[in-house]
Amino acid sequence: MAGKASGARGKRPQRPGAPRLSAEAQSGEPALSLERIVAAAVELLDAEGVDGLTMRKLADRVGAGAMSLYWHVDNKEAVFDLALDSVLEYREPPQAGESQDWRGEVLHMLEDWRASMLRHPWSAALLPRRALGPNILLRLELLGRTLSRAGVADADLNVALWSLWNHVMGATITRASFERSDDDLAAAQQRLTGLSERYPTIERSRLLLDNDWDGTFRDGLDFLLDGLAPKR
Amino acid sequence: MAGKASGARGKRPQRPGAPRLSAEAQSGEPALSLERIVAAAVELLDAEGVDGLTMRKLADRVGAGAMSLYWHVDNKEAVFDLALDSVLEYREPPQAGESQDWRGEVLHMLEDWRASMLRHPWSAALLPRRALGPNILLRLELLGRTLSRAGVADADLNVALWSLWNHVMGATITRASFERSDDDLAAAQQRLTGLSERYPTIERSRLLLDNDWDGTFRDGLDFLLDGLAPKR
DNA sequence: AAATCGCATCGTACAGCGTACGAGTCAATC
DNA sequence: GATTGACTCGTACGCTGTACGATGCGATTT
Repeated sequence: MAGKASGARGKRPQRPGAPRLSAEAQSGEPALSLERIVAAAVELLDAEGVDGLTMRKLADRVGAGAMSLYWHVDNKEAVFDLALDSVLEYREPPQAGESQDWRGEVLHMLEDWRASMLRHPWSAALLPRRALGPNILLRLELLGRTLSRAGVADADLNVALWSLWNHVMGATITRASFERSDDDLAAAQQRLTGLSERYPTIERSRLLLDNDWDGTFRDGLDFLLDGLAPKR
Repeated sequence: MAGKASGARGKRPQRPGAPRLSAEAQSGEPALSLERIVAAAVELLDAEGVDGLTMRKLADRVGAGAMSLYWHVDNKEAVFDLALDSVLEYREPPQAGESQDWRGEVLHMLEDWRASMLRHPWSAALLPRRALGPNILLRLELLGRTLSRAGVADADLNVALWSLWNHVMGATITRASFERSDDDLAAAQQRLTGLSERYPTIERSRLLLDNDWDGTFRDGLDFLLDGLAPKR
């Protein structure tokens, strides 16, 4: 039990007074911190994907030794948790909670949610294996409040929340899995057209090829809200 | 270019005539084969999860050396692909395609889909990162045919297919992410109740605690189909 | 009978991984 | 001046995926 607590770590304390400049670059980098680690992790994930994130590369990116990360972070899993949640930060628009247009509000929230995840495609792949961080919970909370104001009641609220969440998750994952490299995409298309006689309906609908993902998402959301609306 | 093709591998040929018994256990194991490898991979994933699958452990389980697997399989990623698709095999019920009850058919298909994935929780975590295998495509195809017979037209068919798919994927992933070990679950609950004043709506709805997942899935599906029905 | 060939198996080796451990530096405190 | 606690990091260990080449074996050809 030398220098670390159980759940969180050393967690650099608020600066006692001096800005803490060590022997290293005293004008460049603002010293190692949890925030910088998480930001670098997001960059690295954006650049190289889930498998591209290693503790050594992450340390390089913040100009530190690999083991220095472990003062600020429990382990690699925690890095994933933090990066994922940081990408899902949500800024509630100022007029929220007053408008009568609950449907418009829900739409905006979910579009923003989806856009945030598509901006970082690895987030879709990561989410199924991670716990729900505070930013995800906040988004669910605000969505729940809006639906509640719209008159959706107890059991229906539960179903509505999960259904909308499912729509966003499913759509994001689907979309992200189609954003592979061009090589993979070309190979996949060739593989599909080869089997087109076995899957004629899929072929005819061009479901997998030149899909309008944004439109499909919005239209599906409309159907869902249409089904939800009578219940309120 | 010694002994392997590019896409698929050596792929043991159809037995020339003799049952191929080598020096090893001549009565026990039916010799190494792609089928046995995939079956063992599913077992291992069921038992130890995604991170628990290593090529050495997999080889142990089929009683072979680690490198022997690579004759039958390109690499570890291919093992994941094969295991995932094998778990999603679908047996079409015999009377399919004749009933008038398209809604019942859709419900049955999607319940089965979800059940198959929940039986192997790792499949939900794996799916976002893997390509769509033939069994997934078959399920989509059959779903598309049913909707088509129900009168869902071009653009609507596309939206309907993806929306239903999204519902299954989202619900499965959500559900699977709540099936952690009891330790994790207890910790999560404590963490949540601690923050309950920040997320009152979520708290009140008991969204995350004792949810009736099966019911929520079915009810959400009903809402979705309610929204879809007028369009046919 | 002998040589050849293709399929299939596996031992060894290597680079890279997450991270345990303990030594080191430096500012603040006593 | 001595001590403490926050923080950094070099080294090392066990484990990973898999490249490479050696080996064995049944069938085919000579």
